[in-house]
Amino acid sequence: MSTREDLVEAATRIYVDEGPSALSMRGVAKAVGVSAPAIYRHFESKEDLVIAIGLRASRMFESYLVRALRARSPEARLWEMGLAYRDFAMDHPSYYRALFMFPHPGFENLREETAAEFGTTFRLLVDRVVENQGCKRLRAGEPEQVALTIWAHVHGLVSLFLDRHLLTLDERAFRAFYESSLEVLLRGLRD
Amino acid sequence: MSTREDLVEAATRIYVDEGPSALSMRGVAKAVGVSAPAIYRHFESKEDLVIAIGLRASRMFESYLVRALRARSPEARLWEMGLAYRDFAMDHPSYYRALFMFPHPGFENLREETAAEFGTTFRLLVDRVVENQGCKRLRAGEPEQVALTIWAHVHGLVSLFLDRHLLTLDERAFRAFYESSLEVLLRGLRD
DNA sequence: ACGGTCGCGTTAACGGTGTTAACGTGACGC
DNA sequence: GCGTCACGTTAACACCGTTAACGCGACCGT
Repeated sequence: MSTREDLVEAATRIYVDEGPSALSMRGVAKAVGVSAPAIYRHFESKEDLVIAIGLRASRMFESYLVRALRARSPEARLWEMGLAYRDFAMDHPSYYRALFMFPHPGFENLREETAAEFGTTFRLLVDRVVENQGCKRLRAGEPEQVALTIWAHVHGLVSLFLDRHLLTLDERAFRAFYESSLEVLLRGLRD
Repeated sequence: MSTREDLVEAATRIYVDEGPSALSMRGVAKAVGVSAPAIYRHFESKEDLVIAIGLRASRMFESYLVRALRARSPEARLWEMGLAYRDFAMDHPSYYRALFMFPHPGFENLREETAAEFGTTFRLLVDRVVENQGCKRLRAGEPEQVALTIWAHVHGLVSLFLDRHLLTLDERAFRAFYESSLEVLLRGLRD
């Protein structure tokens, strides 16, 4: 195992287990058994290290979404992808935050670095929109914009929940609410 | 002007103009012409100071939403409230972040402190849902859950835009997209 | 009028942060 | 054998939020 891999491993563990604010260069260094400045032989900055965590998160995210492709009908694949989005966010909230909720002020480049990775993953949703438009389960219209509407909706649901804005709903109730809310949106997109 | 007010004033200016990561106790103190520890005579902690900023944001937010009440029909009031939400977020992105996007790791109490303020504001939306259900412009169902669905949708749209996830849309295009996207959701909620 | 209290400010300091400079050291190629 | 270079080290810088200890001036009760 290279030191670089060890660093990403340790940083990811701290980030996920103890939260973004617990991630320090000295802490990561100590976990690997090395001095803090040694990290700068492998990463330009702390932001660069966090980007490496983001790439892990991005791969995990994609692995959730691709599972939805196993469903039989276009309609079922779109629906399952919606559920997979929710499940990723609830199974790996720290990863979800890293990807979509801008946890660190001063880390403005993080998103741009993972943008390429995310582009291919977003295509998964666009394709689902296209195939549902093809069989008339979804109204016609720019597929990218329809996909953005769906993304915004599920992101809104999930991020409000993760930020504890939906305190009236426990985890189980939120899962059900998410489904009914997504159903409402899809009804608006049909016809 | 009391020192306390000066501190909130200066802190707000820095927070809004230079971003959350530029907000430091020493910086605020210097802007007011006082030493950093003096702040602790007026605020328990930095988080406490940020809460004061959040309360300003909350009042500004409410002032946007109440404007929608001037519209004539229930349907128009709901629609205008949706637009007001967007306009607040785009006119005052730093305030929006402070209220709804959790900008600071380690500031978990911020939300709970502004929760009371927000409860009354959220009621504005719930009431719009109720009156639209009353005249059959919105399908029946738990008004709070319907309101949460709408909130999640507009929050998703706005937060993706503010986090630069919608780079294909400039400001003007986003405003239009927001409206068509909200229209889709409301269609799903009708009947 | 006077002593005590208390609000409000000061400076010095602690332990933490990301990061850089200067140095060392061991492996590897000419 | 010698230079180069990747990869570590320690010391240090400038910043951070926060606390301790102190000072001072206004107000209040006797």
